[in-house]
This record gives sequence, structure tokens and C-alpha cells, in this order.
Amino acid sequence: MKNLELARLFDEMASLLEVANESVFRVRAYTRAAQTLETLGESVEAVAARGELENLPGIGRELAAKVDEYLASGRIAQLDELRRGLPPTFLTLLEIRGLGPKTARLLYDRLGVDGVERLEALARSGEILRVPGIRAKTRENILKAIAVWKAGRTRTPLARARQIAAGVAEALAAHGGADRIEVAGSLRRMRETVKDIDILVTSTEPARVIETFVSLPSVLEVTARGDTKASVRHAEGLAIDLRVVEPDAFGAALQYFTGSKDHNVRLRELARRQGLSVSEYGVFDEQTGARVAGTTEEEVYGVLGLPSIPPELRENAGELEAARDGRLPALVTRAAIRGDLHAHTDASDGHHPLEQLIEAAQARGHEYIIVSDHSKSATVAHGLGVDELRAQLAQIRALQPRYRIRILTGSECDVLADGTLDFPDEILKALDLVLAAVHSRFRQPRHEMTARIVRALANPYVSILAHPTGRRLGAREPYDVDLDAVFAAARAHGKAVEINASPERLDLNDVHARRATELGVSVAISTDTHWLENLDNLELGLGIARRAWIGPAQVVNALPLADLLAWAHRGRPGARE
DNA sequence: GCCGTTTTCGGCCCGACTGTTTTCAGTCG
Repeated sequence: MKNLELARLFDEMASLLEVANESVFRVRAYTRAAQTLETLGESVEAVAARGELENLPGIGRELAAKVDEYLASGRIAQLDELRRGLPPTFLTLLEIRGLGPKTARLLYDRLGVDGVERLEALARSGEILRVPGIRAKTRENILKAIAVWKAGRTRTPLARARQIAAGVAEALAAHGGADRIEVAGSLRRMRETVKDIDILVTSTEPARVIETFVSLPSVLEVTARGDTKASVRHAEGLAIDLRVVEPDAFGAALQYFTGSKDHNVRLRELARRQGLSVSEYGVFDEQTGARVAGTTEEEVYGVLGLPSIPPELRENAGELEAARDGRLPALVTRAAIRGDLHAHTDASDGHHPLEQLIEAAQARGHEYIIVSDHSKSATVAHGLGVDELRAQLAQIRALQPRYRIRILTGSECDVLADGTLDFPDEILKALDLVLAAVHSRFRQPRHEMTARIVRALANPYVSILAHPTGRRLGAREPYDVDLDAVFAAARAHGKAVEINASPERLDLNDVHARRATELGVSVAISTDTHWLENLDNLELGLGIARRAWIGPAQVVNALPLADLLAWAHRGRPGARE
């Protein structure tokens, strides 16, 4: 799967072309192609083998030829050519905020600035002031931006960014002056990590709101401040942008500020072909200049002849075409979810006793909650042995009459290195639902890992493959596995794959979850709860699922209890078909 | 370099803010 590899090369080509002062439209074509490859579910090799590269959005004859060239030879001649003129570290300059291709090129031509290190030295010594257009203020900004760059370029995880945004929104509300406050940007689109937070406010007193915003105690530095817009850097390093608009432009502003950028570009192109112009202030008739929409997002999409597109889909990944053709999916919602199919108690590595887990799940309105503690091989997680699991089953039977919520018996059962399960079938068959999970031997070669998981999926007592890639955000890479083969096996055996909503996992991710359901595999959106409040992480899992174009019919924990159990048991020996 | 329910050629989104400029280019989203 060379999708990401090629996407990065196209991104690099876009940057190099930009530095070479090529047409912005040519640059954009490369960026667009990179994005297509990034969000492509199946392997680009497979598409190329079918000769269908040119069917991909943003990939035409020339870029398809470059993909083929790379797949055949491992090189792209034009990229080699572009790289030749510049030192290898040159492109790191573009990672410095505020420094674009024009300035970077100028610094290189005039002073031989070949990377961030030399830039910093020349900025400190003052030599960069010899470059036309660079004065004291620019020098200062460059030094600040280098400091931020050195501090690390990591993106903030969705869950943490949501907390920060909620805190800022609360503070703005408390200080008055703001009417409506909405979080927009990639946070509203539920991307798994975000680079910055975008907050939109309607107010008749923009100055007051901006003043409140830049004065918040968590603000480290104010990087921009105008009449209707301000940008700050938050104490945790990420940027927060605030935009204040008039109430009657709220819909247009929310649409604009939610993005994605590529979605907006396409939307505006679409509008232009209809003689309309879209901005954050509204939709305008190009002939008369009259405003024809802007109060609500529905209105903005509506005048362009489109249904309102859910924020999670706005990635220019086919949603505009789907909207135009009336093919937008009805996405899964919180209301559709009937229960949680992955949770731990203090019998293994959870932090609360069984009763508390059940009560917390019942308080959230769930119809069912599973108890899926680890199996014995997961020693670090205090996995249960057979006897302990039997004791837990007895405990659950005794407790059930006291609760309205159905307590499902289960296990997060380790998949051993050879693909067999950690528990014998005799005990698995006593459980309502079994999760299979890989917790060891992560470095197995791809073919072994794939065979291991495929074998586990063939076990008739397994219903769900938990956290299918094993990644932990920022901590552990996914193990090497052929997901298409895993999905094919899941499909063949009627098993589901998990969207694990734990903030440090989010596994499957959006692209893989979309691929799984496209191949006909159902998903479980589960929290992997260890602390009671983890039950609320369902929102994160829903975000991934919605980004993956998933509807309620593809989610097993949207099934009523009886249907869920029928599904879980149908492949078991002796089950009625 | 891509693309077409106005086009196979001539288009290609739109505006805010900054720093450096006497009117705007560069950058960002």
C-alpha cells in the first residue's frame, strides 16, 4: 500500500513547484491528488493494476503516469529534477509559520538559507535584514515561529482539543458580548487530531468579544488581532482562531469556518458555475450583487441545489457529488446507539467494580452493556483465568434482576500468536459475545499477523475484532497487517470490526472504517471503557463512524438486544439459522 | 495539471491580517 508514500511525494512536488513560482493552479493539482491518495481506501497499486487511476478525482493523464512511473521504478523523474536545484533541508523552511514559498526562495537566493538552522543563525545575527522586505518585525516573528517549530509540530488529539475548545467557549459566554458561540473547523468535522481550534461567535459588540478572547488566562501569545478576527497561541501550543460575525451571516460563516478548505474550494467552484459567489458573508448573485443566502448552513447549501452536508463529510472525498446526486448517506447518530460492546471492570484493568459500570451505563440510557474483561494471557491487564471468568458470569447472573439494562457477558479475549484464542471454546460458548484482540507479538511479519487475525475471525464464537490495527496515537504505530484481507475474512464469517472510541486509540480510523463498510463489513462503535466517564467517549467513535459515511444499518450496537444476540450467535455450532 | 448539465480551451474560491510598502504582496485558512 503506497498511498501515503505517493501522497507525500505529490505534496513535496507541490511545495517545490510553488517555490519554483509555478502556476498556483498547477500546484493545487498536486495537492489535490495527494489528498485523494491519502483518503483512498484501497491500495493505489490495485487501482493502477485495473488501469483506473484517471477515474480518481484530481488525477488526470499526467498524474496517473507519475503514479505508474513510481510504482514501476520507485522514482518520479520530475521530482528528482525539482529536488536537484535545492538543498534537501530547504523545504523545512515552509514549516515555519508565516514563512511561505516566496520568502523562503528569496532567503535562499540572497543569503543561501538552506534550512531552519541557518535561518535562525542569520535572524539572530541580524543578517536577514539585508533581504528586501524583511525588517525588524518580520525578523522577530521568524524567531518566534522557529521557537514554536522547535517545540514540536505535533497535532492535538481530538478529545483534548474538544476540552480546550469547550473551556474557551464557556469563558466567552461568561464574559458577555457573545450571542451564539460555535466550535467550527476540523474539530467540528471530528478529525482525529487537530492543528488549531476555530471558534465562531455572533455579536453586536465584536471589540468586546475579541478583547475577552485575547485576555483569557490560557492565552500564551496573541499572533493576530483585527476588528472581527483574532488568533492566539494556547498554553498547550495549539493555535486558536476566533471570528466574530453578524447574526444574519452566521450560516455562511459557520459553513466557511468549518471547512475543509478543499470542500470550500469545490463548493465555491460549484457556485461560480451557477452565477453565484460564496464567501463567509453569504451567497451572492454575481449579476445583481444581491445576497441570496447566509443565515443558516442549510440555506447556503440549499441555494446551490444541495442538501445540507454533515460536517464530518466535508473533506472533498466525494460528498459534493453525492449531495448533488441525492446519494448522501443517513449517518449514524447517538440516538441510534443502543449499547456499548467493550468495557472493563476492576476484575481486570478497569477501575470500577461491576455494579458501578452497570449503573453508569444504565444512567446513559443504554439498552445493554457488555462486561468484556481481558483474558488470562493479558497479564499486565490482570486478565481473568477460566475460573475467574466463570465466577464473574455467576456474579452477573445474580446481579441482572436488579437492573433494567441487560448485562451482556463477554470477554476481550487475546488472539495468541498462532491465531488461536486464549480461552477454550467450552467457556467462549457460555458468553453472550466475544471480542478478539491482539495484545502481544506486535512485530510479527505482515503475512503472519494477517493469518493470525484471519484465523481468529474464523472462530465461530468470536463476534467482533477489537481495535483492529493496535495503534496508540502518538505512542505506538499500527502493526503491519493486510486490512483488506482482514475485512474479507470478517465479511466471509459475518463478523464485525470495532471502531474503538478510546481517545488514544480511535481504531479503526475513518479511512479504514469506510473501507470496511464499503466491503460489506459491519462495525461496532465501542468505548473500551476503563473509567466510568469513558462511556462518554462514544461521541468520538460516532465521529469516526460518521466521517466514514457509516449509517445505523452498518452498526451492530444499533441493533435491538434480541437482534444483536441473534447476530452474535448465528455462526455458532448448533445455532438455528 | 485538472476539468466540463454553459466549455476539450479557458477557466480555476474568497477574504482577513500583517508588515512593508505609498497601494500591495505574502501568508493563512
